[in-house]
Amino acid sequence: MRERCELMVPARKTPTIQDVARHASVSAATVSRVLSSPERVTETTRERVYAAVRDTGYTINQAARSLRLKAARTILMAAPNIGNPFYSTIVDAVIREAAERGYSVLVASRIGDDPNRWLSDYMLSNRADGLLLFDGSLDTNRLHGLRDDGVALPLVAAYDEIPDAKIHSVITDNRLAAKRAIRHLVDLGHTEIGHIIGPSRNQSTNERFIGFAEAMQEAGLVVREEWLFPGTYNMESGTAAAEHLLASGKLPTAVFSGNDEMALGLIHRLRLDGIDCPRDISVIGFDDIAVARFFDPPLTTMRQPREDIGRMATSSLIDIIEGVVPEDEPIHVILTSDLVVRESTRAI
Amino acid sequence: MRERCELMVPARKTPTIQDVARHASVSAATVSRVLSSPERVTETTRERVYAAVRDTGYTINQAARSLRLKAARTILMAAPNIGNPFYSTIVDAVIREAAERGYSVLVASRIGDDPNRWLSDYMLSNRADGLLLFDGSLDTNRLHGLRDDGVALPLVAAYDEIPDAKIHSVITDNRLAAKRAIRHLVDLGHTEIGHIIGPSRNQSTNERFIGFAEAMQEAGLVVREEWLFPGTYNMESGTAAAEHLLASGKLPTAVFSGNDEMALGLIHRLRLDGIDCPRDISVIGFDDIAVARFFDPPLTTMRQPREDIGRMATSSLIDIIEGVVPEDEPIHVILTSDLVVRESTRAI
DNA sequence: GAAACTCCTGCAATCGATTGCATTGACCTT
DNA sequence: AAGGTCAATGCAATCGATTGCAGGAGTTTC
Repeated sequence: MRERCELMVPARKTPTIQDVARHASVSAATVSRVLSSPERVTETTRERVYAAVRDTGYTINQAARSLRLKAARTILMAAPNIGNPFYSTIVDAVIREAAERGYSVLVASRIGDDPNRWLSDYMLSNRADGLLLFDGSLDTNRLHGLRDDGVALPLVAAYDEIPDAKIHSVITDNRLAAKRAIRHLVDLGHTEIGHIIGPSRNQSTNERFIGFAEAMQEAGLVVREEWLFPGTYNMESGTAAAEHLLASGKLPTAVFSGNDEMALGLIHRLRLDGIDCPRDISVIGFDDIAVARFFDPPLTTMRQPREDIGRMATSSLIDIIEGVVPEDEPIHVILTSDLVVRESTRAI
Repeated sequence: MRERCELMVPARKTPTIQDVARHASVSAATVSRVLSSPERVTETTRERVYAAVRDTGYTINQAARSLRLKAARTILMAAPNIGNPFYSTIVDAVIREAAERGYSVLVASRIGDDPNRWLSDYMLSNRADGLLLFDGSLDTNRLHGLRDDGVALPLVAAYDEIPDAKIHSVITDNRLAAKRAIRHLVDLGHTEIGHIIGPSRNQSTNERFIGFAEAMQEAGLVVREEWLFPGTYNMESGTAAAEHLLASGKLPTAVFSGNDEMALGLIHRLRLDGIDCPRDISVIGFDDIAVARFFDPPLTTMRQPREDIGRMATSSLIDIIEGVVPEDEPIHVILTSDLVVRESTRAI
């Protein structure tokens, strides 16, 4: 069987639907029908075609299929920095959910670097049927540009909000979660609270900051300028904040960090100077990354349902692509974060 | 300008090369030439075409292009579990390198679950021009199947070796690195050394184990069965190993962990029972993940050049795809790991 | 026994970009 | 001025899969 096949196709090239048709002595149309709606074809023909597919080792040519159907069955996931481990779980969830619905996933990173060309020119050339955007820093105008120039490209903003009610979004309750975090500290008796702020172009960062400020006000506490530190969501930002704190002399009794990485960096650096968490200072993080519960001390944090974000954003996007959901009635999912109390926070 | 355009194309659909041609009063062939080799076209025509492209908002249809050129300018990155943060840096490097050379990146995960269909049927249907495989657990036969059935698909095995000299690979010196790690412990005076082993289907795991065993023998030390623990490269495996150790009563003075995550889990769990690292036990990891140097204690580990792996594997794959490198002369890159001494290991 | 019906299959057009070959016309040479 | 050269452009086929339409075989109905 194998040998015969090889003799008949001496010049090796990937077999096409025509080759299968010839093999099974039917037309290409019939092969196509067997593959997409088997019930429309007689059983005997069907079996013959299946056998021919096996013999030739046929696999469909997606380019041709996409061209004909005007659909690539592919989504594009775009994030500012895929290198951040925070996205690991999300990427995994997105891929799994997409695969379940028959979609492939293209991944793009660092949109920010060259914001002019990235998305519109290179990526959106019928390679992807929809866009999953984890970057709130893109301005609304550009996105509207995307939607107006050609056909509107299905778009879901995930994790990081885009301040435009017309864009579908799947996010978490950043502001509320931040308030919850501060209230936890206040409940423990803390009154002197600092905050490490994430990159300011992210909407989520700003929401967390607003939540922090609101909760402080509600508790009748003052936000002290010298206890606010800018960061970029990595551990080095945490150590930098620690060094500023140490240099300034006067320490707060608690710090709310915009994410877990910065919290870990902070705790680590302070300990080098003998400031122990939680003995001398309480620290609460945000996200609940995998290592948080294994750290010393195990980190108190606001858990983000990352897997749910990835899964829901993907399924929403595919719903929109497939027209299950009306494009003009924006989906707005807001997932809740949970307070996970561990040992990095303690009553004063 | 904009208005005229809208009036002329009332039924909004993505413009094709034909539309651009009509706009510029040239043929589609000329537009194509302007876009791919501008120097072959008169300046005046060229400008007219560029203007038409701008006016219509034309973007190339990649499906049509792929079909015609039999090249998707896309590579597929496949890993057993993209969810592992270990891949973050790698994914980032792969995407960046690919983008630099004009390629997009499709990402697939969990090949292991359904090893029969995943790769060959769904993915390799002319969607990707090459495969970047981070999974040594696939059996050689299947991969050869991929190469024999149709046209050989360019393939590079990365990080995790595939035991087949004919397959291109970009890996690290796992065995040597493991020996280096053990020698570090031996140099510190340790003689009672345990090992947490990664998932056994990974070739890298086995190499590390062999390195461990060889180094032990060379140092005249015995490998004790009860100090070998199976793991799956996550922190829970580390805590499980710790619990086994605690239950057994007799502790080794040092442990070599197959990766950093398991090392962190081990250290964390042992400390709960009052066994302190490095006071009571030394632990060395493998990889040097981002959190390693911020942990308490900062983790001694064998640093893997993850970014280099991603970058080199990608550039090699694209070289092969583009025929820069002969397919039949396998590339075998072996990158070296470095010992990073921190504080989790100490002289006995 | 013929009309009406169903079911299966093939024909051929179509999706949009690329490229070998043919054509045009400008310019140069003698 | 006629013939030759060469660069610029257009024509039309091509890549492979899908699908509306139509034809043909077989079945039902009156």
